[in-house]
Amino acid sequence: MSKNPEISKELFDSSSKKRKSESSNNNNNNVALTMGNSESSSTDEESCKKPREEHIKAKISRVHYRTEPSDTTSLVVKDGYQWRKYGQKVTRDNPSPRAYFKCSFAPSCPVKKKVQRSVEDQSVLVATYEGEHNHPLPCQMDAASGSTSRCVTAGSVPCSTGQTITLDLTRSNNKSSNEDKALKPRIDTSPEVRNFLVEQMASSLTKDPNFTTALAAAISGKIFQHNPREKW
DNA sequence: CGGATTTGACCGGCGC
DNA sequence: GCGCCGGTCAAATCCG
Repeated sequence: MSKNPEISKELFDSSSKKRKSESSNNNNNNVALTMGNSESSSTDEESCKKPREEHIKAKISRVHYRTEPSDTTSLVVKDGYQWRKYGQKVTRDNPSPRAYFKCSFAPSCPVKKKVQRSVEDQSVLVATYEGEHNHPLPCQMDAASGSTSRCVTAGSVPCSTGQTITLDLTRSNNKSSNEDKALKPRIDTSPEVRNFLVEQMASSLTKDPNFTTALAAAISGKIFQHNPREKW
């Protein structure tokens, strides 16, 4: 722990770090870079393949998701994007396994996500996003293409650098005082996050329409008025 | 049957 | 130089 140099390594899934015998001859690095995102300004590592130093190249954001206490097995965080799990590992600093996800919606999307339960509170999932999505939210695209459904999971969590967002998925939110160490109770008020929160509520509402309807109304009202600024 | 998940092995950086 | 540890790969397995 405490070493975090890998972020800038290879944001373009696969093939950067081949296994053992896979070596063959395929174009080395830097060639593969071209296929990656052409935007995402900050994620160009072609010239900087340095071992470390530039820790923060890809945008990193941390999001705390509060989940059902009983739900202690799933490390899946529905944030609206399509993730594919590619690994799980138990680290020393936390007995809970850490799950590694890549964005599977767009092959060229460099975003990675790490999800691990909080040591303090097992009901809190800490998701660390590395990089930025270079594609729109699947839900939004879906809606744009004409079918306004299917977006049952959630909205989006913009990757803001070094920000920490706490989202309570069990009820609404605003229940703080439980995990107050580094979890800032701030809510991003950008449209995307608002959407996210609304979606989250909506999804939980499906289980308990009566209770949650009122709850959602109250919360959304709170969220929307909570917003002094729209971006950080 | 195809895609997603699981899981053990491997790789590479870092600290001692 | 060696060992530890986090991160990733890829074959096997599961599920829809």
